[in-house]
This record gives sequence, C-alpha cells and structure tokens, in this order.
Amino acid sequence: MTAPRRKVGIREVAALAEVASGTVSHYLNRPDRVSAEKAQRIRRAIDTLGFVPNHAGRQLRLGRSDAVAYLAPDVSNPFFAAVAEGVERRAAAAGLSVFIANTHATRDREDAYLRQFEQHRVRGLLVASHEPMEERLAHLRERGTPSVLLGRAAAGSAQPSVAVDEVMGGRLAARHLLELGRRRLAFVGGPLRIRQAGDRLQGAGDAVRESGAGSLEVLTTTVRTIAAGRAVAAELLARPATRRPDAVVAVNDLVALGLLQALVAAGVRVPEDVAVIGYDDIEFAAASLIPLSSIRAPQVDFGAAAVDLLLGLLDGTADDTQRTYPPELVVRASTRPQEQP
Amino acid sequence: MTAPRRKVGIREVAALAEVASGTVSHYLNRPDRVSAEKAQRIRRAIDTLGFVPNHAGRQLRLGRSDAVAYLAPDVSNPFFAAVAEGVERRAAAAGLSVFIANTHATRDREDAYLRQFEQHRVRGLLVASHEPMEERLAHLRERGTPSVLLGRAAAGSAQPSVAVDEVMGGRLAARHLLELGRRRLAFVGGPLRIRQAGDRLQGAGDAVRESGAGSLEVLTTTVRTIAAGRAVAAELLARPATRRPDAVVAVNDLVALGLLQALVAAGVRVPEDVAVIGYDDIEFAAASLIPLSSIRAPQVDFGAAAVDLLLGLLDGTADDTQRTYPPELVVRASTRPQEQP
DNA sequence: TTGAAAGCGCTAACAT
DNA sequence: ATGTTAGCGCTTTCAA
Repeated sequence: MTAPRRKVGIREVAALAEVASGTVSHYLNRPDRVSAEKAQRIRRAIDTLGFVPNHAGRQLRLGRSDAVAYLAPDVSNPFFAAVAEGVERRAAAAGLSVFIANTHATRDREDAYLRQFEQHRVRGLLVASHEPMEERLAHLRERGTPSVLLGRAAAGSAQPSVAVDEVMGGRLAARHLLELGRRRLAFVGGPLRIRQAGDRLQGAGDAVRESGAGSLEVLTTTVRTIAAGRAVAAELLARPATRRPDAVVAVNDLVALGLLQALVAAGVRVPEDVAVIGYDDIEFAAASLIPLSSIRAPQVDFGAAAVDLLLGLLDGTADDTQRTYPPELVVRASTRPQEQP
Repeated sequence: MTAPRRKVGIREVAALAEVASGTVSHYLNRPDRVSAEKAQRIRRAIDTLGFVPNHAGRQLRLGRSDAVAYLAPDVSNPFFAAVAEGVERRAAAAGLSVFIANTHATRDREDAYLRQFEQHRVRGLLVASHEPMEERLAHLRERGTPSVLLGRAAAGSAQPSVAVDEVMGGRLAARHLLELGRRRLAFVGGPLRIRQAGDRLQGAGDAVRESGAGSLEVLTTTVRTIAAGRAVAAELLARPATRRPDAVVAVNDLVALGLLQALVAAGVRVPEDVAVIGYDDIEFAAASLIPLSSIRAPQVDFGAAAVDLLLGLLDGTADDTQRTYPPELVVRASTRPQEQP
C-alpha cells in the first residue's frame, strides 16, 4: 500500500535544481542567504521529488538534538498531564521538542527510557518519579546529560529540582481539619517510603503535634488509586461508627475520591461525619458531587518552571537549582464548615 | 555543573580495548559473535570511557528508526491516555519505541508534529484527531510513512483506521434510555461537525426514530469538557421543570459529569428526574457519587490494535485495513431503573 | 552568493 | 571471530 520512500536526499535535490548540495542546505537553514532565483528552483525540486530532510543526518552532523525528554510515572494522572502541558508549551517556545515517556513507575521502564534518551542525545531530562532517581541521574550528568527532578526536592545539592513543599502541604491539610474542630484524624495513603506519601504524612503529623490536640491514625495503602481509596473505606466501614476518624487527609485526590464514594454510598455523611481532603487538586476533585477539598501546587506552571531551570542549566545561567514552591489549600464542600441554621 | 560530554565514540572504545571498531559494533548488536575475552575488554573500555552509543549515527546508517509516533489531541483525557498505554505496551513488545505528542487539537501543532516525525523517519504514525486528517496523511503515505487513524473510521479506503462504531454507540445509549421509559431525550455535545459528536448524535437520532416514540432535543456545545456540561445544565435549570428533558445522552463522560454535578447541586434527582448517560467510560465515570452509565469501547485494546495494524501494514500482511469495533453499554446508577418499594 | 569537500558515529559487507 | 572500509545525509568551513 505504502509507496516505498525513494531515497531522495539533499544531493538529489541539488542535482535537479542544478545547484550545489550546500546551497540546498543553506536554503533549508538560512533561506535569506540564498538568491531568490535559486531558492525558487530548489523549492520546485523539493516539491517534485517529495524531499523530506533526514533528521538523523542533521543531528549526526550537529552532534546534538533539539529535544528534551519528560519522564512521568503515569500521564493519565491529570497532575502529570498538566505538567506535560506546561513542559511542551515552554519547550516549544524555546524551539525544543519534547519526548514524553510513560514509565508506569517501573524501574525497568525508567531505565530503558533513560538509556534511550541518553543515546538520543537529548538536551536534558525532566524526570518525575516515585523511585530513587538521584544516583541514576548523577551518572547521566557525569556523562553530559543534565536533568531536573520534578515534583520532589532533590536530596543532594548537585541535583536540580523543581518541587512543591510536600511537608507543608500535609500540614496545611491537617491544620485545616483541626481548625474545623476535628480531632480524630486519619492519613490515608502509602507506601510511606515514597517521598510523596512520607512527606505529606510528616506534615500532617507536624500539624497535629503543633496543635496539641487531636490524634492522627495512619492507614497505609500500597498504591494511590481510586480503588485503594475504596478499599480503605471498606476497612473504616467495618468499624463501629464511634471508632472511625472524623476527618481524613488522603495522599492524593484519587484516593480521596475512592474513599468519598464508598463512604457516601454506605450512608456516611461528608463532611458532617467525616471530612475528607485530597491532594493535587485534579479537575475531577472540583467536579465531584461533593466537591473535594484539596491541596494544590501554587499557580506557577511546574512544567514551565522545570524547562526554564533546564535551559538555565544548559546555558550556565541557572542561579538556584533547587526550587521549592509552597502549596495552597483549596476548601470545598467535603470539608466545608456547615452553616448553622 | 554538567560535565561536557567528551566525544567518545566507538573507535575510541575500540582503541582502548585494542580491538577493531567493527568488533565493538558487533559486541553492541550481536554479543554472541564476540569472543568472551574481547567482550570483557570492550566492556571495561566502555565503562571507563563512559561510552554511550550515538543514536543518530546508528539511525543514519540503518536508514530507518525504531520508533512509531502517537499523536493525540489531549493525553490528559483518560481515554487517550488509555490508548497510549496500549500503544506503548504493544510497541515495546515489538521492539519499537513510541513518541507521544499532544496536539491540543490544533491543526498547527498537528502539522508541526507530523513534519517532525516524518523527518525522524518514524516507522509509522498513529493518529487520533478531531481535525480532518486524511488528506495530510495521504501525503505522508505517498512519501513513505504509513499511518493508522485512531478512534474514527477513515472515509477513504486507502487510509487504515481502527475505530469504534460511534453511530452504534449513540444508538445504544438512546435505546437504553427509551427502554427505561424516557421519552423526552436530549443530546448534549458538539460541535456537530466533529465526527465523534456528529456520529453519536446520529445514532441517538436513529434510536429515537426506530422506537417510534419519544423526541430528541439537541443542545450543542463548542467544547466537550466538564465546564461545558455545567453550562448546559445551567440552561436546563433555567427552564420550568416540565420543559426539561427526562434523559440526556452526553457526547462524553466529561460533559456528563459536569451536567450531573450542576443538576444534582440544584436539587434535580438523577436518575428519577433526569437520567444521564455519558460516553467513553473513563475511570471517573464509575467513581462518581452517582456512578455514571456510559458507552465504552469493547474489551479490545485500541492502542494495541492500532499498533498491530501498523505492523501489518509495514510487513505487508495486513488484511483488513479498516477495523471497526462495536461499543458496549455500561449501566450504572445514573440511569438505573429504580427499585419499586 | 555559491561550490567543493571533509567529516559527524555507526553498521555491514567483505576479507581474512 | 575479527579487522578493514565504504558510506548513510547532512552542515559547514574554506575558497572562489
């Protein structure tokens, strides 16, 4: 079906246009340096031959690509999708293209992509991951590929990162619930060795401790999905109502939505019996029938910030290589103090 | 910060290992053809030099890449994300890598990516788009890059495609509502020139016509987002209750969820007053507090099917190049017949 | 402004 | 099993 691509290269174009191949290259890259007449001939030759520049040849000659890579655990998670958006927009503005890769939070796939992108000589990597990454990125850096860790602060100062202050996010969430008068708090999420989860729990714990009132129970999950939220709800529902928490900080919105659904389906009133707050403020949090309170990254566009940092790294103008932003609390019905009639 | 990559190539590795560069190449590509001893020396040289194969050189020599491209309007839409999943999985199994591109349903960005991927000499394109694409893809095909249109059937028989029968989906949805006894149906979505929307409406219309009972009102939107759903709900709420439809077919789940939220917030009972059904069966449809009925693609993994078709195209074994699958109805609470007490 | 020509790093065909 | 070598298509320096 498909016509085999007859190998037409710059030389063949040059032959047909009766110019030197170098002139065709000039026409492609700096058209202003080519006389109108030859440009015309070249244009025609390109059309008739169906010439398409071969990127590999170009890149080989240039020694570098014009692409950056974005590795995310799961692009179907709206949070990472939103970041991808920002990355693409900013990269495009800088004349770079973006390779997006889905790692499914698997070390193997991360490694495979890292290797591949290094071989592609991408200008840099933007990496969001739940796995330990700094060592691997350090190796790439030594060999010449810089990277920006996205979404969690790097531990070592050599690794640039753009992150939200997750501890503060956990604290904001728990403090909000305490201010509502709730005292039996629960944190739902895990596994806690994942920074994202561990830090958020840490913050929630801090808030409870600081308040000097209330308790914090921890219900761990192995994944952070809607289904995990439902499963924890089932545990909670198996208890007598008095032994349930009166407020829950979920590790993310997916877990919170699963929790919310299963609790409400069982007749638990939200927020009266149990207040629920999520994290990330994905679009579906606001769209729930009981809109979900959440913690969200600040207005800054994360993806864009990461690209900016990477560009700074590349041209040596990056000042602060570890950027951390404070998150914001978004209060909606799932934790709204009820009006007194 | 970043160590500049000293240009280490296969020849330098060869020199250090005291073998010929061809042997290093062999070691890289068919390790079995290299003696254990030299392999050992080569391995060591690679390590000490931090050698990373240059993909551009390889591809230039090979004349083809090992990648396919997936263009989607919006990867943050869970439907396209799910497709991406399948594409990646199947492509990986076939030893291909995948470039994912977000077009934001913009013709410009589509064009830019198409051009770029053609220059990259990808093996083929998997394209999901709301824009007219067949002409553009026909040009690429003539020049040697095959493609599979994803999600909507191609009009011309020359263009391979993997699609769901959207007309049937619309019909399934409307018929279901009619069987529930609803008579004042509304279709919400648009713009109708988009196949996805037009076909689904067509099917809904067919069902109403076939039933010989009931009416179908059309409420168009310019986009298909949660916000669009809320906006239509506002229109509906402005009417006296008796003039509202008693059942709604939404063009997708996002619109349905927006509709659902705004209606319920205003005290409309779902499904008693208005039954609502969406389309696509995204994860959040099932996770809603009133779980949303929907139409979903059949069990087949679309992404995988598209990759399979592309592979078939490439090796000439593709039999049927236009594959259309019948969708399935998923009934949940938003259209569930109420139990009679 | 244009032409000629030297490689960029790799693979594979061929020779040994 | 290993070495030698000719390009793949392009950009760019240098000369004219």
